[in-house]
Amino acid sequence: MTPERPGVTMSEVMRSAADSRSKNKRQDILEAAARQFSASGFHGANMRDVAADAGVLAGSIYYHFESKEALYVAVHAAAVDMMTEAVRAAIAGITDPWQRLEEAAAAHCEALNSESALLGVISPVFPVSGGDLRAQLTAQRDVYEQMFGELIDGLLPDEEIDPKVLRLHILAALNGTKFWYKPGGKTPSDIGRQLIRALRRT
Amino acid sequence: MTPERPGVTMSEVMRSAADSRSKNKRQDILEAAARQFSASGFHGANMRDVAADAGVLAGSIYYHFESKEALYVAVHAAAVDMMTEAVRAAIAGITDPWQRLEEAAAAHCEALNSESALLGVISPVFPVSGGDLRAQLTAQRDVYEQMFGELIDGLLPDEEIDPKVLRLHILAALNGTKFWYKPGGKTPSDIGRQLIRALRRT
Amino acid sequence: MTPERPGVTMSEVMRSAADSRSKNKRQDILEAAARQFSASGFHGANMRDVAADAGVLAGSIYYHFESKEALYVAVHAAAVDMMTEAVRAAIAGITDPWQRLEEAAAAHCEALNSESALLGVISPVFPVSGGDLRAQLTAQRDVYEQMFGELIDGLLPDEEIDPKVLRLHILAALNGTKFWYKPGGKTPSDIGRQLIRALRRT
Amino acid sequence: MTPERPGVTMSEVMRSAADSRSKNKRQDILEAAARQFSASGFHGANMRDVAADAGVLAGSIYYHFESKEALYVAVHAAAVDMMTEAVRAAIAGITDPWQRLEEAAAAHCEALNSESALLGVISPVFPVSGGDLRAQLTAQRDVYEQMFGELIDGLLPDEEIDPKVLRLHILAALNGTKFWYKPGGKTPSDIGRQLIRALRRT
DNA sequence: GATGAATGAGTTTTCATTCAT
DNA sequence: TATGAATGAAAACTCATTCAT
Repeated sequence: MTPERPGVTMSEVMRSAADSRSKNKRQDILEAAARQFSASGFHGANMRDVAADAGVLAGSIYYHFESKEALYVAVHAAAVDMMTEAVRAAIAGITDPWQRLEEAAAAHCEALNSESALLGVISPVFPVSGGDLRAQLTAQRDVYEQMFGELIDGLLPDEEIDPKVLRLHILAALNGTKFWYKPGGKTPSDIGRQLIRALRRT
Repeated sequence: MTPERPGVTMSEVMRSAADSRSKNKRQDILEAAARQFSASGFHGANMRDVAADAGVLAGSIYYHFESKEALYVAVHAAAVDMMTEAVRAAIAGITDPWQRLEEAAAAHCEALNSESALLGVISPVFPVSGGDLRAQLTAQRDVYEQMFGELIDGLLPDEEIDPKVLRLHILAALNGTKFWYKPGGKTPSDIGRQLIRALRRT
Repeated sequence: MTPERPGVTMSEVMRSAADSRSKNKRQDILEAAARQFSASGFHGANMRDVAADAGVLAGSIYYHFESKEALYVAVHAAAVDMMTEAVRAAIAGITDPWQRLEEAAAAHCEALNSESALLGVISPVFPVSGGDLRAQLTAQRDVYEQMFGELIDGLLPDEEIDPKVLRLHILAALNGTKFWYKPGGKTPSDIGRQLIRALRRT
Repeated sequence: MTPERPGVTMSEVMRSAADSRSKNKRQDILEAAARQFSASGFHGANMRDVAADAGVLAGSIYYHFESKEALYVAVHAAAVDMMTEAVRAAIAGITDPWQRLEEAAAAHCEALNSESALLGVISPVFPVSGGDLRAQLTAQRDVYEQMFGELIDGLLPDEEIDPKVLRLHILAALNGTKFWYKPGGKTPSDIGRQLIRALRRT
């Protein structure tokens, strides 16, 4: 898009970082962790597999991240940041409220099921029941969920439906796609849009 | 046995004992496992905690269940059975299609967030990424999800929305309540109903 | 001494527990740990060596003791108890204050350098600088050091010497034998007695 | 340079700078190592903490010292040298044998518990059970302990007490102060003197 | 001289599982 | 049926050390 770097899409930048043994091992570890956590959850993933996936030894991870929990938090933070950016970009310039929500849902689903494992980590709903970790993750998500809240709040003014409940339903539904979406049929975007269209009133 | 309370058998008395530690250890283990799996997921839960929760020693579980996976499958099966029964009962006698769906959603949410830990296990969508376990659980759920599918299929005949996608969205949203519902505000039933009402066309 | 168990000395009982693969693995672990901690200190010892020494696998230790620290505390507690008993027995029936102190010192040195590794653990002065562990060990020793204090308090009534300081000096000197005593020359008893005789006034 | 403080070189000014981070990194590392070893023992201390304490990175230590053991030996050697010098200075010019011993004990205690962490390392009697390290440390101490031996040898000519045993008792007692001395009460000097006065015959 | 990153062997600890009693 | 002890593989994490820059 920018004339300085013609022809280089976002996804290409990501892929080249994941595939090649990049110079930046921290990033490699972050992405490998995203893949593992996303596939197996916090408890199911293990540091050796993350290390192998990142092309380092298990011990090396601890130079960059204090602990498994800290690694998860870092991955999650990066994912939330990227998601926030993706949704923000998707709704920029659109004014119709329902259309904005639909674009946001499409972007969310697209990002969640994209090749970048980083983003997928948002979905496996929550790794632990109590404790520090959960609190940290919740805090990270708050900004993102807030943004979705604003998209929804004005949509159903005079109805009996609580916008907060609806927001949580929508996000849960969109996150659920991570567990059943398979490439080949509808695109993630379409799937996300369908939910909003099913809800759309006007 | 005692003439004072005819018709009450010894074992019934024992089962309802104050300490609630029933004679049926298998059931105790099943419920304890449901609590632990539901709270921490398959990998996060461990057999010692399940055992402690059930009031037995870890080794004793293996008399009743072959393995941790088998225990999970058993819990899951019991939960799906109870859910199926709950939903079936909730929609019995109701004819209006949207009303049937609303009652089903209410029943699902109610059961999912009820005190009976057994049911909560349905939600953490899938404990492991691949392997036998996943296949078994999927099979168990199929009947249940089929039932939901039938409730939805006829609702949106002439629209651009794929009923299968909608079904998955609805179930994901309802299951998501497990992660955010807190007693005190709206009831689980209400929360479930809100989703359907937001979707309702007629 | 007791007619019920003629000819069985304390040390024989101890040795037979250490040598043979006794039924009581907990005791085996305790004694193996004492040997390792006593030889290498808390940080220098490792659980695998303790396990090997005890004839179990490393993981098995954790059935009996919660952690390395807990194991150390247990060893230390047992050692303090035995020391207390040994000194108490040594001074029983003796009335001359200096003689009581001399017997106590002899018993302390003897126990410290005896074959029972359990006792030797008392000496390596303190394994960690701060934290819980140190506090627990200090508490365990207090009773024992109190007993020594009582033996010393009345000895130097009208002099410029602080009995508390003297007690700490004496215990440090006696504990120091663990680092230089070698079998073959003077007995541990003798070495302990020499310190008290050098101090003795009357 | 500045006319106000003639004779003060630039490097001296820098060494005494407020942040006390001297130009001489080797010395910084030595002192940091003394602090860590003294507080946690050889095994309990780790190179990263030493490095952090010295204001360098862990890898940098290895420019100055070959290994952790070499670092310990260097610290120990420096400490023994300073101790030897301190005691030698304390007894210079004094002729009464008991007084000489008392001054030596006072100097030893004072140095051991002084702010200069370097000296404290002498006390934790021996960091490892066997091996090269122990032999090197023993050799370093020999000179120092010899000096103490000479102070004691002539004191108790006609008694039943072995001067060598007494020397070891005295040194152990004095070293023990490292573990219980707390600023605020008696000075280290006083504490050291009390031991000798308790032993003094004439 | 010094550093930042990485290593790899080693540490403590966990945990599903087994099995004699 | 149930237990208590033990197992052994694997987990998370540590740490002295190396080395290109």
